Amino acid sequence: MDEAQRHELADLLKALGEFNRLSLVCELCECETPQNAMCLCSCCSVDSSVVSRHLKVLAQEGVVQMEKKGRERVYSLNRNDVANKLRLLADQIEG
Amino acid sequence: MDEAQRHELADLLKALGEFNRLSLVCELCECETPQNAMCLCSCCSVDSSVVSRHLKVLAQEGVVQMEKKGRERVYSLNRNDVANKLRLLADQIEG
DNA sequence: GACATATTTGCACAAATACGCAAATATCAC
DNA sequence: GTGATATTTGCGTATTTGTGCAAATATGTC
Repeated sequence: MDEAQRHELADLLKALGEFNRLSLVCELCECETPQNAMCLCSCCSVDSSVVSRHLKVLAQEGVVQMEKKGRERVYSLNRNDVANKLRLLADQIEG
Repeated sequence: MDEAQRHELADLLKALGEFNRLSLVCELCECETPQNAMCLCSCCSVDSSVVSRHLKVLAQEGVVQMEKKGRERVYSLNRNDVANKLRLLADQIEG
């Protein structure tokens, strides 16, 4: 793994490595359909602006995908992408 | 996954989600035998005190294991533990 | 248009974090 | 013991980060 890939992976892990963000991801895990921020807000007791920022970070790192839906913006997990990246790291670590 | 487990997992991901720490882990990936801090130091251009602190974080999170060896302390990856935790998260995310 | 709802953004602030340097500590070799 | 090597710790600092609040923006309904 070269330096650029390591940087990218570290950014992904950092995005997942914050409690409220991980809680958002776990919440989205349970959802079959994309959810808006207000709904996701319920899983972590922070201001909606904070949720908005966390979701932005997760979107930047490709963890979640955003879709405009009227006045809402609904988010869904990029399940395969994230899972594959985690498994790739797991494989490399296990050697 | 309950709140305590989420906290623990977030801490692990945070430990892995810093570039220099991830570099240390990747360096240890390549090593068959446990390595001391001086050797690991070469993979990330920071002070040895910084490497020491990073290794301490990784040890606290169970990523690496430390063993005293004379005046050195040698570190090795807890390969299976870390890999399994990452795969568990991957599985949950993939649903 | 007015109003409500959903989300983002600007701002300030406190806490966490990564860092380098120097000193302290530990352990080896002599 | 002295000196060399490996590591940790204390301290100061600059940066990042998570947060809440209020204002701004966007889009729906009436």
